[in-house]
Amino acid sequence: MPNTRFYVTTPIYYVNDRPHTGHAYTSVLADVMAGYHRLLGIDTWFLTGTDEHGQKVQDSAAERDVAPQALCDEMAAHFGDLLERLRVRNDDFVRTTEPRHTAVVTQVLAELHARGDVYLDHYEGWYCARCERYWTDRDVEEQGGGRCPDQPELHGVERLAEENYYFRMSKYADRLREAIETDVFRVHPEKRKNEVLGFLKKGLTDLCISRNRERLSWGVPLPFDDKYVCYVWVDALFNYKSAIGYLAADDAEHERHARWWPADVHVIGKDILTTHAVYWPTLLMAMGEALPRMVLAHGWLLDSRGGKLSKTKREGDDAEGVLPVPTIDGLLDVFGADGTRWFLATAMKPGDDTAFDWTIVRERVNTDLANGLGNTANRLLKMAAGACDGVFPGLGEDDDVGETQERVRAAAVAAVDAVRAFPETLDVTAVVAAVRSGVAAISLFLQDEKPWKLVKTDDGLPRARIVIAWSLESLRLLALAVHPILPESFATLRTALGMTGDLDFARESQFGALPEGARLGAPPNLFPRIGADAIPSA
RNA sequence: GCCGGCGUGGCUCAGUUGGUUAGAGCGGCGGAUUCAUAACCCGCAGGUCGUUGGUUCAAGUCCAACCGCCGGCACCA
Repeated sequence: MPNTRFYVTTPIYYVNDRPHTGHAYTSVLADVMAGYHRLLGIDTWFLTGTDEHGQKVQDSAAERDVAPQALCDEMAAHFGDLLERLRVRNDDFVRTTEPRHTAVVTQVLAELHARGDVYLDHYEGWYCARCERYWTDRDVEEQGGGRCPDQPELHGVERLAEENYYFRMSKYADRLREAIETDVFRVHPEKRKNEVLGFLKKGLTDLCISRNRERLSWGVPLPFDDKYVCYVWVDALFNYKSAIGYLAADDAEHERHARWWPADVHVIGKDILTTHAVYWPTLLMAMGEALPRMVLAHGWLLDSRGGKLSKTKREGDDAEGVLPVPTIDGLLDVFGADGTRWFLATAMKPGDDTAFDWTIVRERVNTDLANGLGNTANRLLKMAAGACDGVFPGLGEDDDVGETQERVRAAAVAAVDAVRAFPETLDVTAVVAAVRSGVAAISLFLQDEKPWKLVKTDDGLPRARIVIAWSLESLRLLALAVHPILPESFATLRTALGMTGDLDFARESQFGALPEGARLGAPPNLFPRIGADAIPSA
């Protein structure tokens, strides 16, 4: 079934923390997915935003003696800035403190309550206010008592006995298991799917969805009991629907929701798998809503020693002999938006963790972009300027097509074919691999034909022009294939390669689409080589 | 403890349903070349494919056990 539209989301980022490379990774991954769909002419909606309620936000605001909303405004702006600097093209940016969102959460809660899927129950146990959750007696005892099992050094727990509202999540366990097993609701990669199924096999409990307002006021009040606010995750998850007009009274909004829901892909980090693969779908079932088609749980970027980039450790920390971890600001400063995006987009196959440091990023950017794409563009356009007066000479007669020449064409076609397959595969790696082979094919072709020598004789000149033309055409398709990853460089390169007017993939992806006589641009230096001295520290 | 995954040349990894001399990229070394961003091109790395046993005419490629690492879950303290 061909996709007629594509709705992709990132998690909404929690404003308690400043944006770091992990956020950038998720955002770029989703952006690249959105970009490939747009390139193919598929209507695309890409949503991201910020998660602004909850205990940590309330506490941080209190510590800094500012209003929670002020803190949210400040932090949301940081995330917005990051997206801009990364050239991420999200279609919307939702904030959970916006009325359009809180109104939806309120309605959802009322509806769940009215349907009998929310009930009041008594609970007594150890509560960690910072983590906003209860722990079992055993968990707490394991820590020696009194401390939070998750962050014993930082958080204390308190004994609480209170009434709370619960969502009848257990009721939907069987349906959820079936949806996952049959891939009606895909959990990707397979490893994560198995984890969720294993989790479900042990039986689901109900989910506590209320927090006592005396402790936590920064949240959406329960419409049926204002002594409580909504558990932050239940609040947060509904952003995926509130932002596209869910439950809106307005007709146009209503239609917008019908158009985009269900989401095609929720891109998430593996740390929030349970919320997205269990809480979210069961909540949707309770509301009688369709499930998203896929949750894609990616891995983490790790520091050079294999440690996780954590919020408490702060990236960039070079203590204890760990190589400095590049900060997102640092990456952008040194490699620019495109270089940073290239690294992030090719850093790992979604699913696995990947260690990285400055050297790894530098090598990848230099090899693929400076030595590869950039150098090829530069040398070809320089040749074209000399041998063809800066005008595309046309592909010439087809009767003299040698092996390397045909390979150049085939490699470029393979790259745009990988792009066409993207909606099915969602495989950025495959596109990148095809582009790398394409660049290599051009290099071999040039080496084989040596147009710089042919050009020196009148007899050789026509052949040189054909070699240059085929290479340029190939490069043009390769550029098209990486457009969603390298938006800035693509624009420059496309113009330099002679294409004008609005981008039209169907036309431009044809080998030979560039008309003879098209005006070529000056040789660009798209990706300057990054020297070792350009990276911070030693 | 249970479930799942992984362990291939310095690094990162490919290796179809088991079958000729186990591959690629990066780094390193040597060569060629100069159209290009010290780039590109060519050649080199002799790795017992974690260990030990099996199945088979034939096993990184299947089975078992073990070792190590990683996820998830559980339990004890």
